[in-house]
Amino acid sequence: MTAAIAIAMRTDKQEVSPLAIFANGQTIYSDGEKCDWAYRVAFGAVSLYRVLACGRRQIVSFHLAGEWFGIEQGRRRQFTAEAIGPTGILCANLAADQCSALLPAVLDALWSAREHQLVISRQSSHERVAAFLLEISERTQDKRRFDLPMPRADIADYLGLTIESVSRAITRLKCSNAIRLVGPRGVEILDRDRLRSFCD
Amino acid sequence: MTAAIAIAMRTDKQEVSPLAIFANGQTIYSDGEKCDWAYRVAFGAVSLYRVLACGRRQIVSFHLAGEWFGIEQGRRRQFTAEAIGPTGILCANLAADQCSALLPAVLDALWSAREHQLVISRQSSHERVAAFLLEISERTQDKRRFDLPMPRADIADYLGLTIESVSRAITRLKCSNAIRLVGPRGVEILDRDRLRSFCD
DNA sequence: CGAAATCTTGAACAACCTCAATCGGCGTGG
DNA sequence: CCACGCCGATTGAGGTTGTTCAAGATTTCG
Repeated sequence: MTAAIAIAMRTDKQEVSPLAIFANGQTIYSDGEKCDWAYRVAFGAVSLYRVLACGRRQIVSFHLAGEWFGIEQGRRRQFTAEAIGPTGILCANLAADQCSALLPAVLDALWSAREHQLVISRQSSHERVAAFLLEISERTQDKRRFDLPMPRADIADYLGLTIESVSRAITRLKCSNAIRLVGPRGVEILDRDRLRSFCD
Repeated sequence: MTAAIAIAMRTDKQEVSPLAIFANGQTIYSDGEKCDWAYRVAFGAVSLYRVLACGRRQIVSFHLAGEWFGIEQGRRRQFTAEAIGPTGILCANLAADQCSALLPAVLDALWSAREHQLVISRQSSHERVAAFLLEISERTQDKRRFDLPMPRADIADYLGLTIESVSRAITRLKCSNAIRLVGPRGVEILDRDRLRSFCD
């Protein structure tokens, strides 16, 4: 957490502090820090990741507008949280008595984590990318036409692939007319069923 | 859930019912069922899995003695839970007011799920198997010498590998003198540091 | 407009999977 | 008691998929 933001948050003792704004690539919290706060994305996106001993980075989850992250009561941070593009974050104090509000968010996170396990352990590169596009689609406003908040490198580190494999898979989905690209970030789903059929 | 067990559980309206015993391979609950209960392993082991459209089975977690599973309040079961070997299960009613007790268990599950994500997305077969042995070791009584409750097929479906790859990795760990096998199920960790060094 | 970053594409290689045979323990029955 | 069959685990050979390394294309931004 950068100093400026930490001060901004500490000035507000309410349950939910005002918006804290992070620039692209800025760290919200780091692996190993104490867990004092839970967070919610107001706008933009956040990635949770760890850099492994071998130097590779694994992103375990993305969090889009409206979604909670960083609920890890009574522990040290398991991962680093980083803003993807300009991102607004709402902060909530991690008091024990709020568990009734936090439990659903944690159950959601567990649900997502396990669905993601299915994707990254057994699926081919095309299946992973197709599943990823559908996943993002379901979590954004316009489910047909949306912009990926993150670069290919982040998608690759999330899906356990290389940038090249992600690119090739996207190209193939494009050539099959399941999707259309609007620049590198814009995605339009032309045939959701066909896209789904790529998910095995 | 088999009829016999369901009756045994329904007769007890307490928070924790007496032990229900399951045979090897018996289903505790199935994908899609209502979530009325949370469970705790008394003895034996449990796997949570789903069979994908392509016919492959993915195990998302193992649960050993003392561990909670099946906390999925207000949803349908995301996975099927199955006993590995003779297994005793304690059942708890999933009342909303117990969230203070359940939250830590869910946070644990989320923690484990994400650590597992790191293993299955980026690691080689040897790294996965080494990490798996260390993980099981940390969760059993005798951390140096223990028996794997599950067959190779389950390990493979958990690590996103084939039986053959698991077998080859184990053979390699054995030949490097990091571990010793006592029959196919028994494992003795001879050199924990070396085993850890395989985890990259 | 130009430079840097991001994305795409290509070719050779390595890792894992598939298919297949073999080994080993264990229970049954001759 | 031993032979047989079964099931799980191991080992081997060849094919597929994704990675690596490298070059080129596109986008972004000062």
